[in-house]
Amino acid sequence: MQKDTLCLGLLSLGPRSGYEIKQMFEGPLSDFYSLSFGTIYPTLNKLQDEKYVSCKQLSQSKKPDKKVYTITKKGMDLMKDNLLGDASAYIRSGNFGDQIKSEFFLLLLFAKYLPQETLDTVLNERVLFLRQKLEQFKYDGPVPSDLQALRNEKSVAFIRGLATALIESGLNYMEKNRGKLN
Amino acid sequence: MQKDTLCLGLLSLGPRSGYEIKQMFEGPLSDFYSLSFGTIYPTLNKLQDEKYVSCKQLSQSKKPDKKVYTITKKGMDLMKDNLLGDASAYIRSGNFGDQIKSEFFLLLLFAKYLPQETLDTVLNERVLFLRQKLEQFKYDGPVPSDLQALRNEKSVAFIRGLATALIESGLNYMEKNRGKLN
DNA sequence: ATTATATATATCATCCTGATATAGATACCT
DNA sequence: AGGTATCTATATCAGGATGATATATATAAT
Repeated sequence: MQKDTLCLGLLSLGPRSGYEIKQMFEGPLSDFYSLSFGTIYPTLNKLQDEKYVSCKQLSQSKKPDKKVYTITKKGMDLMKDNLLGDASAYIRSGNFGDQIKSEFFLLLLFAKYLPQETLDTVLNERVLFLRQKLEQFKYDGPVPSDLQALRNEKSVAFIRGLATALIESGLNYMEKNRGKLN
Repeated sequence: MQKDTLCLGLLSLGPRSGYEIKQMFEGPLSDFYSLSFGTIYPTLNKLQDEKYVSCKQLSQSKKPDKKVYTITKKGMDLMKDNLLGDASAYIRSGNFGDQIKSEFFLLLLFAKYLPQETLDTVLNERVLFLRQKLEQFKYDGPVPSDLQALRNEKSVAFIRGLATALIESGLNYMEKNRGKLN
């Protein structure tokens, strides 16, 4: 997905600074996508130049100033056009589409070159890690206000449910079949 | 995972040309990782310079010449060292680790901006696509000889089983819960 | 005869990431 | 009070990977 469309999409959920957009990528979006500061800030500047977003400088007590970007009508239109135009290209992407870089699976592929003891540790820690992820996806308590907007999206409920189902079946499989790696 | 380690790992399964390594990434590995020609060829040259692989020029009838690379003892040692040294770093990667770029999930996130009809089409095609993937992972018939080496790995059987389980639970979830996106 | 496709290697502009720089503000030690 | 660590916030840039393109041989199809 084009970085422009993505930033506009996140801004459609409410006005935000570049730093706050990054926080969304490091929080609930981290499992699906990420953009670096080196992409976010130049993108916001470009979007502002082309009037897809407007910008207000905001001075805060207790924190440095920030630039809060708000999506314009023109920006909403561009985002919707782009989503519609590229929708069919995204069907084959991600989770068993074409964009995964799973170093864990590569490690398993070469598992026979690891000492048995190391492999055991790796698999144990993977299980612990996935259990943590599962708790994160199931967590329903309070979140920082920046992230609440994401939480409120119907689509996010669907995605969290899907992620939960995937992790649970992955954990289940690993616990039952890890012996096959020896 | 370092491109060096990865290329050495694939060459540990048997001598191969750069083109054949790329074919592995476009075939059975495509769901977990990929490297481009622009990475593969320079990496092989560097590995050859440093004696981690040896190279034989092979002239073929019916096809252009190719350079077949064979991993050396020195190369096997480096690969094993790297795998062991970096193993713990790979635990948190991939499938709900930190390396997925799923444009499909982003599209779902912004589903409310799509016409209902487009969303329906997208979801239908996604289901078809995942069913195809499932058949690919389950397929047990003959494969090109290059790829047979991968097929024979115990770890690949484990990974294929895991992928199958994940896709099945994902399909199941999508078919039961797609109504939540409306 | 020409177009398309597969094999095979190589290079390069473009773009993104990860690191680093800068800076204001708070908090915690000693 | 001084030192250091951490968080917020923006910005830039070297380095590296991708995707495209170029080149070449051979087969198959039209």
